[in-house]
Amino acid sequence: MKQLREDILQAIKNLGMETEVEEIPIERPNDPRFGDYSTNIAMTAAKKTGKNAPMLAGKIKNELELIVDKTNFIEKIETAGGFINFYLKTEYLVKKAEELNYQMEFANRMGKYGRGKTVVVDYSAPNIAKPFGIGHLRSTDIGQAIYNLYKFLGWKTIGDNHIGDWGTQFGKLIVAIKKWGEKPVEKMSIDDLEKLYVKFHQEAEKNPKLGDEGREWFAKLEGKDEEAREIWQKCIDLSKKEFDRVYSLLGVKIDQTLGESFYEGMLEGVIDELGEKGITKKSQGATIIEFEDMPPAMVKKSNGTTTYLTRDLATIHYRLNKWQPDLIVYEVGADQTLHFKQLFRISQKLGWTNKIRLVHVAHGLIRWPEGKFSTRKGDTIHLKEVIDKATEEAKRLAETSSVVKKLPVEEKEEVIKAVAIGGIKFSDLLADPRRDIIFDWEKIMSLEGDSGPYVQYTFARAKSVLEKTEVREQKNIEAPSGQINDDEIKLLKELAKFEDKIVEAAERFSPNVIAEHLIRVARTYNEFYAKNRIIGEKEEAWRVFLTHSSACCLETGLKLIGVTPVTRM
RNA sequence: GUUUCCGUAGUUUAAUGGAUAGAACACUGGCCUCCGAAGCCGGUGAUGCGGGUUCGAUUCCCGCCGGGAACACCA
Repeated sequence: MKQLREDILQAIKNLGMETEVEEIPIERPNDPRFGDYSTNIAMTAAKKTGKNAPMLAGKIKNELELIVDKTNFIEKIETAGGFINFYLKTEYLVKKAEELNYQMEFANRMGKYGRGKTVVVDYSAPNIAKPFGIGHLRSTDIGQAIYNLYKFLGWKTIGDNHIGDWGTQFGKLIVAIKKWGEKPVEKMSIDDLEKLYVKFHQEAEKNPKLGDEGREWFAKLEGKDEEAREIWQKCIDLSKKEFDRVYSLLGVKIDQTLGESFYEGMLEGVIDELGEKGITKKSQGATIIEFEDMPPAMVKKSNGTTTYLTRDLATIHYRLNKWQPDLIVYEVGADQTLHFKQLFRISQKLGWTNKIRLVHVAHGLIRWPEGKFSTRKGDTIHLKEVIDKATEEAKRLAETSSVVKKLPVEEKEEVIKAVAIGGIKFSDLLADPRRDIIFDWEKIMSLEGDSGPYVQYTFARAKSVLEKTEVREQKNIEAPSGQINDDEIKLLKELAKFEDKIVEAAERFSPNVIAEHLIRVARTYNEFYAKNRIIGEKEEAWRVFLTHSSACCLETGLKLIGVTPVTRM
């Protein structure tokens, strides 16, 4: 795609038209009749100059005929109206498939895309003293996939788990523990803490004074009150243990866990700098920032305590000094869109981030048909329940598989776990992250159709073929001298798209691009498999090669989005 | 009230200005003496409404309708 773009640009230059075009749009037509690549450059240029589009397309095509590599790359170029369509040579497609067969080399080549650049990915960020809900699952698996994608493309990547371990909520929790706690904090479970938090909000509705008490206790916490610190620390220890358990279950590992409290000592500095630069003002005893086009934001409350905005500002400052990133990605729910708009704007005003990019990947909420989950009201769904139910479903399906039945117990368990967790993650990653997800037990447990298990199954199937063949050499493969059939061509073309898809997924912060593509590859392989015998045929070496490429593509793709490939299921 | 996101088959969704709107689930008809049927092949079925911009709109703009979310002392 990169090469083609350069060629087109060259052709445009040769025609002396470079002033008439800004960028070279290249797309992959859905209909194979329109080629493997297509550009509408002639139409956009024609529009600007008032020329005739089909004629212009013809001229550009003639220029391109002289430039493009017709021995290894392009089979033919055609024009259709104003479109210029490119058809790839089979040899080129075979070469692309062959690259996939050598995963290390493939990874090395892909690793050149982002060389020298650094990204911080802020994701997961569960709250202390609350169970890990499915809302955080979304941030965790999308964030992890974005992290993986950038790492794969050669960026220096820092994953930071910005856990919610500071703020007025702890003041409230401390009040609740002191008032209604029935045992010492260290003996409590996360569920006990959640119940207390819920009770606090129920009581606070009847008795508004409780809110003030909570805020006072947070002021004490920020003021290093010993009792407050002790209770707080115990809650943290308790929660971190729980998070470790969840992450290991999910197969997630986040580089850094610098919670909000980590920035405690840097908050005054931020507030001072804001004041010095004349960005803040006082209002009703609080320190706020006003905007022309947004509601005001608060960095210091009237009782002198800080807000999460203050801490997020300090976080940016810290990350800039520590890692000099080119990009900071926040994988956080869409309900915080305003907060991030304000945060990014303030950071600009401070002159911190004028040269780097800050992105809020705002995923839609997982919610009930009637509205969002609320921890305060206690109607969240815990990750544990979801995993347990999906595991039951995976177990049920495993019972129907003659392959899994024969496995030793331990491996069987592994497979069931991989399928259950893979199913949950995949269904989460398959849709555009922006969309809300209406929570539905049926759906989250569904392991059929466009799903992780479908891809896992196809991978296992391909692996099983590879185990049975004697063919080993996968290099310098040539397509059979006779005819390659349609199923094979279709599969080659899907495989050849993989590289572009990885780049696109990273650029758009949309792991669903990968998930989508894996479904297509799996489907195309299954179609090929159903109609073409592999082992024992005269095309065995060639078809084993295709099988091997497909398996490698699926394996790499699954790993990128954090789903475990299994060889038997 | 202000701001913002989202409306595509019965349901979950793809198409980031292109060519005949692509899948999956559900419903339905077929395919295992043959490399794994968690599979494959076929059928029914969709762009909320009204304007505009454009050679071309699911996509961009305006208005309406429907749903979600945010809007200073939670994060």
